[in-house]
Amino acid sequence: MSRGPGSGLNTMETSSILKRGVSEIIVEEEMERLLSSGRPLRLKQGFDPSLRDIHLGHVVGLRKLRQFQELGHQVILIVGDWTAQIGDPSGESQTRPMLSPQEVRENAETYMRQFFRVVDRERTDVRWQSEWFGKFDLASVIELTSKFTVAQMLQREDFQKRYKGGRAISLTELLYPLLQAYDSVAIGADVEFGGNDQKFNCLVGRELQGIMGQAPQQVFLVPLLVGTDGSMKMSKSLGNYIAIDEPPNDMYGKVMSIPDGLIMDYFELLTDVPDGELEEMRAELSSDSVNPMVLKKRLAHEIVAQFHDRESAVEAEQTFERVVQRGEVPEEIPEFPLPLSNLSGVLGSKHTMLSVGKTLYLTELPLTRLLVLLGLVNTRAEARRLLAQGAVEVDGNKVSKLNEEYGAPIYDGSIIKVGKRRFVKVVDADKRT
RNA sequence: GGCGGGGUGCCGGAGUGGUUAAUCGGAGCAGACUGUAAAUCUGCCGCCUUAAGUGGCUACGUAGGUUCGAAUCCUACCCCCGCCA
Repeated sequence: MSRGPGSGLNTMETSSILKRGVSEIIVEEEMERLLSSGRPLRLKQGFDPSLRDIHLGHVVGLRKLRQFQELGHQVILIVGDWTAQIGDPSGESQTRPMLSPQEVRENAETYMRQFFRVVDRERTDVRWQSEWFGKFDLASVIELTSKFTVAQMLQREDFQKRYKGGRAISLTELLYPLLQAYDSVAIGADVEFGGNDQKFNCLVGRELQGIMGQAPQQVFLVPLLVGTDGSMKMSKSLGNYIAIDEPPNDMYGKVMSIPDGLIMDYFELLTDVPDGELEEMRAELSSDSVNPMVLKKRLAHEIVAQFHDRESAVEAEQTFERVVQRGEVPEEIPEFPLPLSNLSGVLGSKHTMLSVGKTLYLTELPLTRLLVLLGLVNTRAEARRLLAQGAVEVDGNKVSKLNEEYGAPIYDGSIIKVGKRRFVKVVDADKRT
């Protein structure tokens, strides 16, 4: 099925790849010339094994790589085992802890496992920086650094900001762009891919290649995806990310939680829904002729299907409708075995427990303990708060006050719900054994 | 080497002797509302304990000290940052 470069290269297709979800191409004309040359291009993509999880923000670029692969081009994935020790200073800088070779290896493996869920392994070369930096000596470092000036490095926006703002820039951070640039030389990259924030580093690579007598690489930048909070770029440290490893239900739900204003961006950057349809959706949204929720559900569906499969997407959708929209209980609830006959032993015997018929009536004290025990809350203080807020239900009945205390009958098979999406089914451990 | 600034709860960031578990913003959680886990509104938001806003513990870089009482004053130490050399 795969086509070689040049063979039936569809210009429409190519132009769509070069347009949709692209932030900037440097230099565009050269890029087009390269593409039409028919030669398989060497596409560089690097990552630091200081991170493990790939989230949708990364996927934007990875999908591009995939598209190029389908045109017959080759991806060179660079494992930044040296740059990981420096830490990319993009954004706010943090000195990162040095990783042991063991950790680096583990992180890299985890990362690649996820990476190849999007990118075609067959058309990817994995190269480790240590292949070339392992041999670097001081003389090489000096030679490399001699090619650039501090003023050049300070052109980079975040360096400049920090410099002017009187905040620290470590020497090693200054080295980061140089190392990344050297990677391009080492592998003879034709094109480097990255998020918008990688522009500076990629350009340094372009420059260094020129200095070293190579053809300067093209730089292909994709937009930064805004995270679920709707304002900041998606990133792990901000906690506004959707990881591609997440279970279908979580993934679906997280997509549903993005602000409506992000729907079209996500469609454009993360799905294959054709441009024509996107236009229709935009029109519908702007004329208010569609409930954004409907489109968002489709988006969530598409995304779950992409990282799991259609079936999971359908299930996740049903779960969402059931649990969130209708406030019902999910089909599958984790069970927690409890010795009902000896509950007071488990929860602390000094507390009273009423017996109503054949069921046990738990009053507030043991109830908070129980919620902690079941892992539904972290502390009893939290449990107490949630009870007061009316967030706890047992078998569909809100736990309400009973004689100045919160209480609820609990028996084998009872379903305890906290908030909207925390559920546990209590089963009688005595019966099971 | 010299001078100066700073270390506060998940994050940002107030607070310079008591009414401060510690303003405020963000994040998070809950409730209401809603065609969405969007938006909006309200509330909660250290831990344990109690019938209870009851009692207690832990907390403002670390270790001591002054004081009836300290995140706030003193001493030493650790760490971070800038400027000048």
